[in-house]
Amino acid sequence: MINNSQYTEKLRNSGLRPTKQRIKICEVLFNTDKTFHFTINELVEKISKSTNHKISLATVYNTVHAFKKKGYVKEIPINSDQSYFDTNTSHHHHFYDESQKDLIDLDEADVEPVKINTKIPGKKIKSVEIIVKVEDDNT
Amino acid sequence: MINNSQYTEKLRNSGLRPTKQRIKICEVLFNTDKTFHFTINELVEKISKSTNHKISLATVYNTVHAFKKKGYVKEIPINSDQSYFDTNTSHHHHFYDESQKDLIDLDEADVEPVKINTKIPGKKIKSVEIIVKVEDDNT
DNA sequence: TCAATAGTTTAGAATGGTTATAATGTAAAA
DNA sequence: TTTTACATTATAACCATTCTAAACTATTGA
Ligand SMILES: [Mn+2]
Ligand SMILES: [Mn+2]
Ligand SMILES: [Zn+2]
Ligand SMILES: [Zn+2]
Repeated sequence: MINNSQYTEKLRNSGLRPTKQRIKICEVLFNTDKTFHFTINELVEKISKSTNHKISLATVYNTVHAFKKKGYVKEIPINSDQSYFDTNTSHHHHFYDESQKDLIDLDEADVEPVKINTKIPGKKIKSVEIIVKVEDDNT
Repeated sequence: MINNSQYTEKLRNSGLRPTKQRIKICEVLFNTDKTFHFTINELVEKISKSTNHKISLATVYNTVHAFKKKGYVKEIPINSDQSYFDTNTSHHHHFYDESQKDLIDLDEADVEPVKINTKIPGKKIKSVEIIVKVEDDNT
């Protein structure tokens, strides 16, 4: 829970101009206690519910990608028909329920750390992501 | 290395009609010693190089998805602009080089087994996939 | 044999998630 | 101010993927 002037500051500090559109998107993404997962379409839906001033779809894409680059949101690597993002930027992994198309955080304590015992010459590791796909248990 | 009549049999045994298109796709995917990773577009490219009879893009999609369902290919969960598939269907994880857009198999021996110490009520685990993103090491 | 029928497969056309780019806005320089 | 360079927005286009109608194939039974 934060007020608009703090988003203005946050944006300016990251080298992003604090435009009306970006502040609104900040509000929808960050003005909440809980973090959450979202698709671009779900975000557009949330925005249009909370304001009358329309923000174009492309601007939402631009902004989310800018925020991703700054580390304010993360993209979750599942192959769905659309991309999933996460306002929880701490290091954590995910369950993905393909029938519900639902992402669920996996507590860091509930996954043993992954150990990679090899490397590729000239490359360094940027991230390690685990996706645990689940399905209905009909036993 | 296998001949066409064996693909015919393989297809029939899986309940898929051994059409011209599917046999050709089998040849391109499986008539090789090494397994490999591919996108649909790369597969279409390979097909058109090895035959004059054109197979429509939609048919390639249909066939790859049918083969995926039968377990003859796997889909790799990276978020790229297009889906990646793998003719190596054994359990293994991947490096992904985002700059080269290149997938590299991670030997099973080089990753400690992942242990998930929690579960979702009514759901069972279908798969566990690790993607290790790498970038150029400029040190 | 060979229609008639039902189910399967193909592929052209449409969809829709995403991005390229032209128009617009903003701020620093002159 | 005016000029200039750069940043941002949002329309229009792209293209990966899927829908669906047409073509094909196997089965049935006369
Ligand atoms: Mn898919
Ligand atoms: Mn993306
Ligand atoms: Zn999460
Ligand atoms: Zn592989």
